[in-house]
Amino acid sequence: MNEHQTRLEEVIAKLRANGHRLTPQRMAVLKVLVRDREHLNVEQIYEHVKADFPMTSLATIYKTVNVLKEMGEVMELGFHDDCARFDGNPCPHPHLICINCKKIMDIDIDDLDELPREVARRKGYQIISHRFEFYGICPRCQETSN
Amino acid sequence: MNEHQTRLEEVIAKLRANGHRLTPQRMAVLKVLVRDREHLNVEQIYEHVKADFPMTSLATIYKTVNVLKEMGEVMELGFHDDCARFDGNPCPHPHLICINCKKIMDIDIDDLDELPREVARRKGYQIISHRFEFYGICPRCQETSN
DNA sequence: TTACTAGAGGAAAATGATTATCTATTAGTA
DNA sequence: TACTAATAGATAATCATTTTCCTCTAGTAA
Repeated sequence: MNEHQTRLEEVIAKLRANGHRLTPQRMAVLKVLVRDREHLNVEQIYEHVKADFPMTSLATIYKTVNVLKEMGEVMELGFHDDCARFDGNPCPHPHLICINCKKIMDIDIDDLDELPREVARRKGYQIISHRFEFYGICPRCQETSN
Repeated sequence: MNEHQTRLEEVIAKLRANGHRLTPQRMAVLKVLVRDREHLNVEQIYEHVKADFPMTSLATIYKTVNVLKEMGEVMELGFHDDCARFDGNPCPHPHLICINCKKIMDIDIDDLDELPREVARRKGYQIISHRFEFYGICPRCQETSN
């Protein structure tokens, strides 16, 4: 799971450059979000961090995640029926979400990149970001419900 | 602003068919959401309803909106940095959102309807719904910031 | 290595949106 | 016109998230 080791180091460097510190708790958050690229909520990140640092407070996770968000190194995905999930890849990209087990995965769809530009042109908006999500039932959950 | 008068009447009929009642407060909520198709949050709906019925409680708006949501006649759009907005058109459709003035408008994009089916085929998911949103700055807000 | 200091952590209180509760009221029906 | 279950209104409760306040420590410089 060392896929995004390089970006992990970049984020750490940027953290320091912005006058922030690299604490063990922060390192643990970065590992699970930026390096392992899991799409977790704060409670789930908290569980991961507590495995290594049992004294950790939930507030610390919230603070860390907000620092990363403000630096633009992490993206927040808010939902109506659930708490927010965080993505270590801050560039907008489509997601596929199982409404049963709540798993979130990235998907590649080629034609989509052109869309924001077209909307900007047609509507006169200055497009900053976008959000493409598909909600459904993943293969595993389809099986277990039968 | 009588664009969606027919659907307003359909929703009222369905409300009654489901054993619900049509109260003046509910009628006011339906008018602003289903007939006028504004994309409002609960507080904004509350203000509209209070104009006609000053005694209305915020809790009533929440309850009404939840009844409509459970009946599938209204769609909820949750955001990370703001409270939920409601859309009187429950069929998934793309939105264009100004991050400055928070205005939400519907947009037409032809090619998008095929996408959920393609994702379903490629990933083995049973796609139930989707969400396409573009975030940017509307022409009016671009002017005022200069 | 040590000392310094601003940033960070921990615990708990505060906040704010949303939901639940509990009567009094009323829409729809007989 | 009366009946009754659904609804309104007021308020308390809930839950995710933020803030506060004080102690601790990462990073730096002597």
